[in-house]
Amino acid sequence: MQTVVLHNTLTHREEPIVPIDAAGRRVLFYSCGPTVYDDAHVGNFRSFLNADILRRTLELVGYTVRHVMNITDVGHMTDDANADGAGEDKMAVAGRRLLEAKKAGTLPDGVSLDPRDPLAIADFYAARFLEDARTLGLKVAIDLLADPTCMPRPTRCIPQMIELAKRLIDRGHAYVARDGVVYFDVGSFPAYGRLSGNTLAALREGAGERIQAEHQAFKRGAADFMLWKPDASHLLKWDSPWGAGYPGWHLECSAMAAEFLGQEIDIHSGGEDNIFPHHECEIAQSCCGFGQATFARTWFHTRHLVVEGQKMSKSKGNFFTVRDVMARGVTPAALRLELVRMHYRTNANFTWQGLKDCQRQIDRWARAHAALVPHARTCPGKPSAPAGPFETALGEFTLALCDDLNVARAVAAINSVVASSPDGASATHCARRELQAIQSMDSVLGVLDRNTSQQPADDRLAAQVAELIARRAAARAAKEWGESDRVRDELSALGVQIKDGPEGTTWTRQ
RNA sequence: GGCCGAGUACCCAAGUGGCCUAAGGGGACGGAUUGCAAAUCCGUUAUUCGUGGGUUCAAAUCCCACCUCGGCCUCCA
Repeated sequence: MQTVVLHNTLTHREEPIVPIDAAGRRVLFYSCGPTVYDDAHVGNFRSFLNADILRRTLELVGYTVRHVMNITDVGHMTDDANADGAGEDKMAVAGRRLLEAKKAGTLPDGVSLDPRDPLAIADFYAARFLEDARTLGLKVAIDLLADPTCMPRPTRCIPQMIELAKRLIDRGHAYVARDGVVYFDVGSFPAYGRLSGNTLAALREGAGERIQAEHQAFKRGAADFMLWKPDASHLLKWDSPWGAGYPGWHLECSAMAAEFLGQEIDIHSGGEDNIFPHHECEIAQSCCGFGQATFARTWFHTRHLVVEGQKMSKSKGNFFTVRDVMARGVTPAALRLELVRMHYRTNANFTWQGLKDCQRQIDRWARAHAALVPHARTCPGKPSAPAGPFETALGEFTLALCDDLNVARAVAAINSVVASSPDGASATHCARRELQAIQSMDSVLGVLDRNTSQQPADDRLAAQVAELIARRAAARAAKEWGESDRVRDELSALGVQIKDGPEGTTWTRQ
């Protein structure tokens, strides 16, 4: 099996993936997924899709990947930055937003939900997330249809979280403070800070930022973080040995990774903002709770996306959801490629021009693929034929991905042969193997099957365009070029672009 | 203040000591095609890799200094 080399945030080095699995075939992979209090935006999806590319690359070289991605439906406060659970539950905020939308009549048709029910809100956005995820080819979301365990939700794993918190108390790594809150005792875990570089000393020196005096009163250490907060007034609450309340926001991933993958896993992914504090705290919880030196062997982090050169964030409001982009007629394939084509450890720039670039490349691959299909059917096989251009490209493609997911190089490998073998009809190689090769490459990129715009059909526009095209065809037949061009301008004014092909005129929305 | 990246043509971007007078894509330009376009196809488009030093027979690639930009450390992937 080809070795996949990946940059490990924990060691700051590129390292080969060596599975825990004794047979070396199965890879355990946990990804931090979305928090479903709103629609996911393109930046969220860059992180999820990079995890997907990694998973598909592992599968390309022959691994079986058990991939789990959580859908967080509880436990995040608007102000839980301070690690003490202050602020307001995001689900409550989402509920207010939905309530306003309901009053204003801007909720999508057919949606009926109680905006005061946090679980209903979470379900609402989770369903929309899964729709987007499947549109973009996130394999774990497709797996979910057959395997209900691969995208767990914290609200369904509260007992496991309580269990882990108990273990941490029993083992002397957590304590119940005078305010009744269960805290993790960071001082009890010397390796804290190894992932992020935020050692306890560094955190203390960083005075003023996240460590604020008013939150420190009951904690042993400044960096101690919450595991369970008793709060009977909270919107979502569960019984626990420490009173009715809710879990700390790091606890879910430790508990669910252990539940669905194991106490030690091969790869753990997330966006770079997860490195600290979230993943640092996960390591502390899992290692201390289960008594082992390692939680995830490899940490895989995707850097943030910027939009047209500007940092995007929810608070700034300059972000696009997947649905926003789709509404502009962009194909899922183009969006998928645009989000993964730049190396995951650089700050990628999302642009409309970039989407166009991607679309042209994908269209060319699709034409090459389509040209190969009939040949592969009729071709007798030629098993002894030398490797054709796509087979050769597949080698370079795989090599590039195995080298720390070098998607740009992998894409170049395809491009460099697409031009040189336009019809795939060469007599010297086997069209069937060529087809398999291009499909193998697409098994990672995942674009050929989703190269169709999701834009809702507009029947009125379609009828209008059909009529104009017919008028133009008549004018052209009569060689009335002035009239023909006028009609084309009219179509253009409608935002419609036409293409004259051998089978007649086709059109697309601009 | 701590941590981490990046600066390669008009734009995106690969390349980490010789195969580099620098891959691939987009754009632009020229050609084919077209009634003219669009789409498609073919061709052209960096002797040069942020700046200044150094190491070496040999550097975009290694070392030093400097400049610039970005990200994380708070919500957020």
